[in-house]
Amino acid sequence: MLAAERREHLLDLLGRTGKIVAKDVAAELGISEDSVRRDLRDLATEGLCQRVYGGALPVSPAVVDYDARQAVAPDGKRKVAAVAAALVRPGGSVILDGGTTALAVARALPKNLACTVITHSPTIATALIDHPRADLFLLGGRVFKHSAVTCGAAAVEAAQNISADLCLLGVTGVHPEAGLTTGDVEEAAMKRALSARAADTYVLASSEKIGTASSYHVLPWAKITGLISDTDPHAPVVERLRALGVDVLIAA
Amino acid sequence: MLAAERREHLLDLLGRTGKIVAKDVAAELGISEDSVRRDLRDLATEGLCQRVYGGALPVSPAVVDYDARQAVAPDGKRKVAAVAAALVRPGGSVILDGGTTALAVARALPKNLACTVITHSPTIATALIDHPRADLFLLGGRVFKHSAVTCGAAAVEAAQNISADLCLLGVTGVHPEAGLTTGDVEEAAMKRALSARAADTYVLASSEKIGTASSYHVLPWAKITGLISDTDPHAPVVERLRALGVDVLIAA
DNA sequence: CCTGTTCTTGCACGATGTTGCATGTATCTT
DNA sequence: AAGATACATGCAACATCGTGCAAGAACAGG
Repeated sequence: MLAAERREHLLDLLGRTGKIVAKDVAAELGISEDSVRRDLRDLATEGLCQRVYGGALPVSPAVVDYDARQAVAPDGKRKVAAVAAALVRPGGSVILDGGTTALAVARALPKNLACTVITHSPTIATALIDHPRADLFLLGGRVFKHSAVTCGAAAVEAAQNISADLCLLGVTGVHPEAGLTTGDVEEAAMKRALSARAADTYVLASSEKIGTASSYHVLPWAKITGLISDTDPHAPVVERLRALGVDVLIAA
Repeated sequence: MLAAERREHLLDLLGRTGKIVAKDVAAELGISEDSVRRDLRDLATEGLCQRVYGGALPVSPAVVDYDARQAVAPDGKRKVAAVAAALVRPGGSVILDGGTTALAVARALPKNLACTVITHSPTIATALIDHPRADLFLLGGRVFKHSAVTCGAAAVEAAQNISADLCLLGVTGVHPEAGLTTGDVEEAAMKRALSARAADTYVLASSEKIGTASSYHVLPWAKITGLISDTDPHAPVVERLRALGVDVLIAA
């Protein structure tokens, strides 16, 4: 049995049964426990499993939970969020994407602002419950766990029935050639659907997103009204976007 | 069973049932009470539980900064929720209403249960994000602030496209003559729409709801499969409901 | 084809972690 | 106050871990 094959098997087993007992796997595959232990150690180093006495467990969901609940947004995100929140006019309507930056925007909205917020993120909806004058509309659909938003056919369909002045979109990558990108194909489609329902679309991109690209393309620059970021106002990427006619707002 | 796995189990149990009895867990898992005690001592040292004579309790809500766990449900609601959660079969589908009791049900669902949960409550959706095997479907619509659920025409329409084995409905009043009642007319309509999409409908009613009535009628007894409550099993109201053919489950 | 190098694997062994039991003590119940 | 229950501690038996080491496989270069 190939070493890579063995690791594959371990990850598969971990995914299916939720745990690995070194002794059992060694017996099952007819190899020494030492090899299994070595594999598990490597896997753990790569963050693919959590090593425990006697075997291994899946990466602790608590780690995932942690960033989702990270109460305080990093400084960059907060600055970006403040600028974005200021774009929401009293009486206006805004489509809010999911993600931590968008959540920061929701938190940055003045508590007594009378506006309409449309979102596909239950997290953001929950965060806005205590904004008494905000009209909240939630787009339903299948909930995608890893980003905590609704996606898929039902959600896209629901989006067809609404429209708004402004759409605030989070992405994971902003790259002059690759454009706006995100890590999931369904999410990318959902973002397109949201953006299409708003008069203006602004992209939220804290500095660490600038110049990077993920797997799935979201929108061409032509469909974007502006970009909000806390990156250097004279960065080459920024100048490039300005040349393309994108309204770049720098959060200081 | 791995030691780390055991600790996971303890934390899960603590989250779902609100308490741990060392003796019971030891018997259940087939290990010595000493091991359970040692685990609890360690968890307590890490601030993950509060050690008490005979077992452990969740850390006081003030210490926990996770917003989701902030409100520990009162005992009655938790008992009702535990019985309700047990009605959800692996592989089955359930429509979960909004409200604090339904939220308690969501928390009482075993973390690794593979099932489909349909809800119109963003709060409940958020609470179930970290149940890796639960398929989550969120019904969209206008969000009603005071109960934090989606209601109205769009939500009712969305409900028409789904169906499930079971519907767990929260109400604010259970009265032998007035029937099931709630405090908002839109919510009442939404509850009817939800109930109509499930094969069986059970009503969640912790004891303080029994015998009371609110302004808006939800459903006649005939449409209800059963009632789950922690009230006295021989209370006149209960006997009356049984006579009407309602399956009354008493949570002890 | 041969040789030296590198990598992998299984084994040995001392170190460390875990478990259940026994014992004496603390705490609860009646 | 007395009996019952739960607790912490020490201990012995056992399991698991990490490391060093040697044998063998894979491979590159001559």
